[in-house]
Amino acid sequence: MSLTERRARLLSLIISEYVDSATPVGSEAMVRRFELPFSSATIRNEMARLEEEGYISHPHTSAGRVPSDKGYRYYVEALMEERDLPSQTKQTIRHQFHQAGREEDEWVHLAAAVLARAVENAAVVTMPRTAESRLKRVELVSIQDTSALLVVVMQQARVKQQVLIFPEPMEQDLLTAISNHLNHAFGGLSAIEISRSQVQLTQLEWHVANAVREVLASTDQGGFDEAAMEGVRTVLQKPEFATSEKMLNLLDVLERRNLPKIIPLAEAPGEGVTVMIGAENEQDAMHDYSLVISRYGTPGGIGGAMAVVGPTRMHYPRTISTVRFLSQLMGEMLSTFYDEPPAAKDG
Amino acid sequence: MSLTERRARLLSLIISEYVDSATPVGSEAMVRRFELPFSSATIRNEMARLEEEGYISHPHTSAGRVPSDKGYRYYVEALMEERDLPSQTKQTIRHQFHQAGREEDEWVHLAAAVLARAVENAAVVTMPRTAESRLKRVELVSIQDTSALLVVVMQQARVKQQVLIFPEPMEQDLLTAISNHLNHAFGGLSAIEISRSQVQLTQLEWHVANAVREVLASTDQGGFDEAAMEGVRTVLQKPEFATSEKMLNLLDVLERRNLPKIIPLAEAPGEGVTVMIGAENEQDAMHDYSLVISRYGTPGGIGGAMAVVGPTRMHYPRTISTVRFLSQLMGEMLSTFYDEPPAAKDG
DNA sequence: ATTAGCACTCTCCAGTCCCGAGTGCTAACG
DNA sequence: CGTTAGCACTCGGGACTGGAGAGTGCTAAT
Repeated sequence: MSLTERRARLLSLIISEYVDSATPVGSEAMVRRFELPFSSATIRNEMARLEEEGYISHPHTSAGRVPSDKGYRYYVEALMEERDLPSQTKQTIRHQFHQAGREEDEWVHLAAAVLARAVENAAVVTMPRTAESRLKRVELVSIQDTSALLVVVMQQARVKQQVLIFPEPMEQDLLTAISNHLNHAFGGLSAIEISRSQVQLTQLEWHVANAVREVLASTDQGGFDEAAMEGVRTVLQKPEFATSEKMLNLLDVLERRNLPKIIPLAEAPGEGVTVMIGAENEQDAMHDYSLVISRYGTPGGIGGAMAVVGPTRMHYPRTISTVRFLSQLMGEMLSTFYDEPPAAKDG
Repeated sequence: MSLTERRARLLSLIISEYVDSATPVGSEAMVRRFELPFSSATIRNEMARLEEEGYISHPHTSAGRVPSDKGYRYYVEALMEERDLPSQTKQTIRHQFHQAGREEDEWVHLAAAVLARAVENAAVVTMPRTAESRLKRVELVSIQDTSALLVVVMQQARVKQQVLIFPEPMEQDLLTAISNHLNHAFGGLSAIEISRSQVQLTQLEWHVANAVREVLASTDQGGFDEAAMEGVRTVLQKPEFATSEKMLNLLDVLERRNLPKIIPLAEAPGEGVTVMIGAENEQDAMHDYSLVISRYGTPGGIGGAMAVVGPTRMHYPRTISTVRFLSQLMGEMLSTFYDEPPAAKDG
């Protein structure tokens, strides 16, 4: 299934040409553009072979060639050279990060924005978290008579809050007592462990504990609601979205509630960057798009996922390098805050 | 500047027709559709007058008439009858709200979704807040050696958190002591008041206090970052966005960072619903769109803004009623949690 | 194996034509 | 006088046409 040297080289050229022209590339244009030591006829023969084997295709007789999913795949596996980002670029990105505030969702937004900008496609970055949320601390703050604010702090520094209504008026002292008791009883436990716990609770305490448990559980299964997305407008300006129909299609795909479906191996433990090209993704809706995904975070610990979404006609080497670098960088930053000192992988 | 009875009636019909057909309406079609007791020629005469006075216009000779901004304005002021929402609809909406969770941003998202769905346009709802954020309570939770999570609870039950780095390792006990002191010193104060305070602080306490102050300040000036937006896809499917250029235009306008500009009287104290039609909005970008805005919340206290954004060709009575009802409902819900019992305005 | 040559195909664009919907005017009518 | 019928006129949009340009696939010669 491997290609001859020359055909491989040709495929590579076709792809680079197509990636930045966005129009089918023909044999004649090819030799002119790259000053190939062959005539257009030879190229045509080679192209015919490449097409037979499924690496490129014809939109219709007599238009140039367009890379197929299989063509891109071969290119990504075997042909392209993934060179490091220019250190200039890296510096710029690092700089932006260090200027950012320290709120978690601020990072995540920033990461998405930086990524989207760098690769000129849409980028999604999820909030970091561990596999299972554990309670670190719970606080109750009185609001008025029968209502109080419940603040749940989880282990990886996630915080959630909600208003809680009680059947009777509650003094702050009582609220504090309840939270103290719960902190003592449930500190460090997960949602499941709390529900299995045998601790004796008053009616009121049970009311609060239940809310806490729900918060933990919803954090575990939620996830993509809290992802940041950027660059949608950028990607919509690409020529593949010239018709409003195509635009709506992409917008559909990027709807928040669809993300978990299209980004399947989101937080899979695997290291490194995964690329899914067109129909390789099982979701029909994604057949015209490619995904470049990576987990980020500390090994086995806290982390999230980042992904680039764009048309299959995408600058893969650049995209992959950028995702790799950025996920590493995010990992380092998380380490700084939550874990052992950074592993100093990259200079 | 007032219209004759007949012309007013005619304008009203033109608008309803245009609002649901989206195509310029002609004299002949008019008499057929509404079985008017006049001939098309008479209608043409009347239309000519309406056009002279600026209420409708011609895309080009020999297409039907289209309402102008002025036409819509007159319609909204004088012609349309704003009837109450069917109680069926109200019930449905109430129901959805009571099923929703109790997290604040969940409400806001829900409100935006319900609104967008009901009016078939894009809807924006901001998070509720008071004019000036005041500190209710601050908590510090140790994460590791030199880092801790700072949780700031503000008066109107807003919560923000961020990771704080200390120059030296910090035990939880020390953190608790610091937060206790700060709670005592700054509870109930605003950002400005904290910065003016003369309380003696240790170096470490000052570090934390400063972060708290920044959180309060950024909450006060932020705002639209935390708005929920829904229905963008719905509105993009309308015929006015048939070309991708128009779509990009709207997406531009709805970019998060643009919202404060286009929704100018966001949290103005005025009661009731405000309508801005096309060029009435000073922002050039909004000249093709209309806005229906309302404040929601408790009188003078906590509250936010909600807005519907769509093409000027919009079903104004329905939109206005829905915004009015929903802002009332949100107000009631806020009251339930933060204030005196609900004012029971609406059955 | 490579290439020149050539007939063929298909898209894209510009031009043309015509139809339909709608207008504005004029003259007639009750 | 307000209303109406009649009619010439005007556009926009869809259908059709005819190159021009880019590209292909095949064949025969090198």
